[in-house]
Amino acid sequence: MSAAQDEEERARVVEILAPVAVDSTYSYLAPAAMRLSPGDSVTAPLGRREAYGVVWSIDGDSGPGGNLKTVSARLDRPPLAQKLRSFIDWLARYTLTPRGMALRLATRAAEDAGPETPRMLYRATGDVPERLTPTRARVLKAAEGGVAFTKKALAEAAACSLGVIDALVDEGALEGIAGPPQPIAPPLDPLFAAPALEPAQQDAADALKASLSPRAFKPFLLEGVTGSGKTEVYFEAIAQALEAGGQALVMMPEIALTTQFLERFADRFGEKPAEWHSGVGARKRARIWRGCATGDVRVVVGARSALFLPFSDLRLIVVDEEHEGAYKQDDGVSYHARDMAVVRARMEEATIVLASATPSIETRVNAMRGRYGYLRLDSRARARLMPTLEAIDMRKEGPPRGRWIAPRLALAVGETIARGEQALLFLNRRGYAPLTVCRTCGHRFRCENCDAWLVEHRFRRALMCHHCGHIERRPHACPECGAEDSLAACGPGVERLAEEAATLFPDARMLVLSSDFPGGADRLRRELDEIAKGAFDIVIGTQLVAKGHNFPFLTLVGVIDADLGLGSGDPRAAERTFQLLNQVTGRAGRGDKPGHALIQTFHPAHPVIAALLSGDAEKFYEQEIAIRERAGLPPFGRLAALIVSAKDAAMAETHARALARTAHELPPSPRYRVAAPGAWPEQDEIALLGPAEAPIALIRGRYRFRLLAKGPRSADMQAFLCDMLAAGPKERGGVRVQIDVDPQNFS
DNA sequence: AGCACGCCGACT
DNA sequence: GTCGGCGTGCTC
Repeated sequence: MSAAQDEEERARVVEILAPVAVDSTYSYLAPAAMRLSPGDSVTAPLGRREAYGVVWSIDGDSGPGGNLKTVSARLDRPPLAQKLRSFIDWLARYTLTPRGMALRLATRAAEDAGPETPRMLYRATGDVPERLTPTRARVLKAAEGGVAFTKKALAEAAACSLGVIDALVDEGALEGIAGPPQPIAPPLDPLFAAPALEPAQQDAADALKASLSPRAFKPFLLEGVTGSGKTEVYFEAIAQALEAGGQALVMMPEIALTTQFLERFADRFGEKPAEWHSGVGARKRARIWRGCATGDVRVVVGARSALFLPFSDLRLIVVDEEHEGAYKQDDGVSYHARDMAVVRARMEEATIVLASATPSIETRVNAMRGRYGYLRLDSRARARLMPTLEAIDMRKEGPPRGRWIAPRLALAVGETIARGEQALLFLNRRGYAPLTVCRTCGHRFRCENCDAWLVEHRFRRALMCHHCGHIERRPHACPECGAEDSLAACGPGVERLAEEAATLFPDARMLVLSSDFPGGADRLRRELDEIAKGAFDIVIGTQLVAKGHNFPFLTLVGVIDADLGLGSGDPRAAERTFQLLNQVTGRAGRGDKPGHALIQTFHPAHPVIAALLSGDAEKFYEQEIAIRERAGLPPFGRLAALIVSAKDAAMAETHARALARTAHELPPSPRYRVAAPGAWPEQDEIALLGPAEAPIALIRGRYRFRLLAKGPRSADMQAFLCDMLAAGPKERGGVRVQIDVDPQNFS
């Protein structure tokens, strides 16, 4: 046997990472002839099955030594680039996730992405089936002329189901032929319709374009009020990335909002970008995945998971609405997609743009401190006016008892609809009333699972828990004292508000929008279109109405309870309220019609409300940053978070309860105190937040750590916590701990 | 994540 | 007597 043959036949040891919940790679033998390189996809025996895996390195030295299994096959997939593999390793370390699970985020679409199967086209053979029904005749008529159609096109042309086509194929009247490969993504033209920008937009666009030419990691905050034209600005950056031959990724917090965006994109670049979210089918995802790796797909618009696509030359990432909480993933691998996008941009040496009208505090601090480039669009584009904001002091001019719309707001609504314009009444509370009490004995209806108040939904005649989804029937008599007709609804929800508005404006066309809107997403979309056409005079809604949609007839926004949410004990309460109210009031006024917002509040002097009213975001951020600085909250101090991962809500609840016991059973120590349940902790206190933050309990102190436990092992956890608080972070069987790592500090 | 093993409750 | 629930543990 020659040396060359020997070399060919010798097996090499390769380290393979499988997309399963394992942190380490496994060693396998691979024939040298297989010529595996890092990044290649393979199948290999794992346990009792054949598993997908990715070659992580060659000639590794870990593993049990000897007795290695052999790689079964090398798969026809573009290799995972080193940059993506490093990102996966980094993310796994940062999120304390097994690397296999992090890999899975990137390869789920690829696992079932076999070689491209050509799209089948069908044409008539000339044979006539034995039973020629009218439907069949229509199909054959549509298919005549020898041209081949897709199954779907034929079915549409003949107005029949796909089954009819199948039957005709079976009987030989139609034949299937392999069609030409479909282009994965139509080419985009960076010069298709370059718009004329306002000077401020042009400056921002120029800054982004300049950052894209020498390839380097550059983060930006693009801050601009609603309507200031942020999208047009980053479109120019995308155009630049395209011209440079690279790729761009645009991340969106919610897929529901992308329809309008895709159209705007097509208006600018001639074609739509590739779309990536859970609603896209497996086949299409597989093609986009491959297209990203080959470079055929140039721009992807997607949800969180798009961050893990195997781009071959990623030059630009845009995170739109960067402050949105939807970027946080809490089940499975938990990560903040905005932060991870910054890390990926760093690894890809790409430009990243975080865009928002109301940036998160941490992003704004990063921009103010010069870590991020800071691009601001201070006014609305094309002379659209900012809405005027006014407070209605509910202590002085509130409505009578049992009513929620103040006289001045009612007057304004009346005038608005009389002019043929739209009014929006905003109340961030679903249902009819947030609390039901018995007037006889004072009994309050609480959820049996989570102790929260049950919200009355009069439309459904039910009491619902908004935390866990528990539903019960609304009884006639008090379950405590048995009194009949003694139950009273306390406080307003959107349903109750609608009832009041209907008595005030009996002739107005009215629509109530909340996330439990009956009829599903399709009906919701249709109703939103109707609103945009002016089919309603008054819209009553929860935060659903705050986002994304254009309401051209809307000129008045009434905020029913601006204080709602400010007293929740959530450390982000002020920030979230400011962002939400800013967005909602920003809906008012389109084109030449000025907008007005009336804000009902009991605390017009509250810093958040005052900053909102003055339109001075600067002031708000200064205040909030100062508060955080004093309290040592992020991004200045460190937040220690104890996070229990759980399969479902019930398990999370069990864990949270075990944690609550544990925290309250901790021995007294000068190092810490236990905070009141549900309250935000003082320095060195341990806190367990309520179900709103479940399954997360928070511990504040010197360390940020996450506890990943498999079951509610209270004793273990207690021992662990004691150790932790006494001695600092460490590893302990099944439970891993890590000192805080700031993703921006990554090195 | 899969997939098996293993130990307790209600059925053919 | 088995079927089957999901808790626990392992995968080169």
